[in-house]
Amino acid sequence: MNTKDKIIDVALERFSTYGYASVSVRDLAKEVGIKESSLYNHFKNKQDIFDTIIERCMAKVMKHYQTMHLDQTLQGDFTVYRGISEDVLLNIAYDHFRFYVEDVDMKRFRRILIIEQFKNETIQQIYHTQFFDGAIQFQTQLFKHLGDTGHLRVEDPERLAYAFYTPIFFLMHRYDRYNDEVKLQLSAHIHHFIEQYKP
Amino acid sequence: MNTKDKIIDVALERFSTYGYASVSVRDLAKEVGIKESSLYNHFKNKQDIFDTIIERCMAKVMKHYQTMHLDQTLQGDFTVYRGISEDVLLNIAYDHFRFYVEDVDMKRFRRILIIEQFKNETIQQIYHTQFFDGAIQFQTQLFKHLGDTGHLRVEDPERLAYAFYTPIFFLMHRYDRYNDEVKLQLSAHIHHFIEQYKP
DNA sequence: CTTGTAAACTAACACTTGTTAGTTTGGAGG
DNA sequence: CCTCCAAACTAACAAGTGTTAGTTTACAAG
Repeated sequence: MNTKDKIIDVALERFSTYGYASVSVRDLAKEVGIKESSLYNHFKNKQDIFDTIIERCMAKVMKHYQTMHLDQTLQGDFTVYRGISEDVLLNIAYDHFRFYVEDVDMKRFRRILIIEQFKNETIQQIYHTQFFDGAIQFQTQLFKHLGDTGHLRVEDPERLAYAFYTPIFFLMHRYDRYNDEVKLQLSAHIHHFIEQYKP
Repeated sequence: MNTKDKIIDVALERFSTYGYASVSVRDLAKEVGIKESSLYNHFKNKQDIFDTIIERCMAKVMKHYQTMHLDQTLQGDFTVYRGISEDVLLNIAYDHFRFYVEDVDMKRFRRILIIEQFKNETIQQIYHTQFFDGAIQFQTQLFKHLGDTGHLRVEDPERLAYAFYTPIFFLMHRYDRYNDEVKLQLSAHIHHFIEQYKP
């Protein structure tokens, strides 16, 4: 790992616990093992470090959605979910969880969004698009599709989006690590969900 | 409002946007209209201001729960909810919402918990007790009771707690203000919930 | 071997931070 | 009117902040 990447790594870790403003460039430099002035060979200023973190993390998020066969606008290609079953929904939830909770960079990125959302309008917008409006919009489309194809009993797709997604959102905030307790709760949630809404 | 209360008020507002560390005692003093050294006539140090905020807000929370006929340990006296109906559940949700989202102090208190949770173990515990473990525990008890009395079809009370509470939790984070959109979403959620679980 | 350059370094700057010591003020109670 | 005292003030401190200028180092390309 080169110095620039190391700086990003250390900054991501620090910012995600103490917040951008509370971490000094000297803290970062010390942790990396260089003098603070050397940081400025790699970044224009402190803000540039932060911006680069956000940029890289967003790129990682987009890549993840592509891997899950969803394009950036969260408009899904739902043919992937043909033959939906409890296992398939469970895997969707597991994937989401592992990515945002288990992956150490994404966990830290999420924390930064949470900490900085109130003082930084750009961050607030990213956070809301990722975990509120965008997520619900996507899930609504998904359940509309699953209703049309007869896989689930769907009267109001947005209500199903809430019923399916909000417990996952809750668990994501409740648990820091993807452990057995989470697995159990996720499984229980999805089993219950399927029981409620199967045709 | 005396000077001490004014300091608390200003600090609550600032801390809830920028975080404890990013707000200087000079900022606070300037906003109150005194010199920074005068703050130390009212508080031992900066940390003392923060601690007093937490203490007062927690007192307000406890008082609220008492008003809602729930004691501090979140063990409910559920006889209040005799004759449960959609309106009653809706009112529970409205009350919760109005208190934590509409009340300006509580909204700010919540934000402080969110911002400071990762660097402050005490805050983390308060946050989790208030909005995760404690809340689910309480709701589970509630639905167990509503199942026993035949008001709802309850197989697994904890699942109902999740189904009822997590959308409320989600909406609380999604919306800053208690507006018509929230009212609509809350009503829709609870109507759907009742339809799903009525006997 | 020489040269060029990226990336480390030292040193310093102007400014902000939390906090303390000592002083002045203004109003209440005797 | 005098005394007392809470609560304001001025002034200063030591430490920490982001950033810049100028210098040295190490190594690859010619």
